[in-house]
Amino acid sequence: MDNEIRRLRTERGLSQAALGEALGVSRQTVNSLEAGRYDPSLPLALVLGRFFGLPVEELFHLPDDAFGRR
Amino acid sequence: MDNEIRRLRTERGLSQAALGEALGVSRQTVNSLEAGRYDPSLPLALVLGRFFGLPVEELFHLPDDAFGRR
DNA sequence: TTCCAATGTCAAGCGTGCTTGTCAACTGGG
DNA sequence: CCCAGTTGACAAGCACGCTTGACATTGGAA
Repeated sequence: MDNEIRRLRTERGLSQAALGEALGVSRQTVNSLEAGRYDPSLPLALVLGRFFGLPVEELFHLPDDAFGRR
Repeated sequence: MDNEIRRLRTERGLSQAALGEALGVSRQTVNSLEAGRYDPSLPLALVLGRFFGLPVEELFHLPDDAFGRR
């Protein structure tokens, strides 16, 4: 699942470490999310939405083949 | 983290099993989500939002003590 | 009363989300 | 040139999301 984290972070001039600190997660977690190595938990996705002032749906995009699935 | 799943499901007259099938997850998963035993994955949360026609933020509510944390 | 759908819950197992720690590579500033 | 900051990536370890399978309880229809 791709996401907009890197774009939004760099737009704000934040390092991965700074964003991690703001979110309450490690630098590696931010790096992994941006790299698409895994999806965040729901709570972390909500915190990200809150942080960037965007709905979760605009931050994370379900692949189209997720008809009713993951 | 509390959610609106049970309300929305029963409003639509669906069983837990029927909802699970529509979402592509097991009956026990729906039951556990409604019971608050754990939070769904982000992909499942997005599928739920799509299914009920609501943004994820209206289905799942971050506790207020989640300032920047989970 | 009998039966079945629906729900609640438990357990074992697997994959993944996130952690800390570590190492390598690149960059710009002194 | 040297360094510090930033990023990318890997590993081990723990907790959680979701699975299948199983069993108990409840409520309503026949």
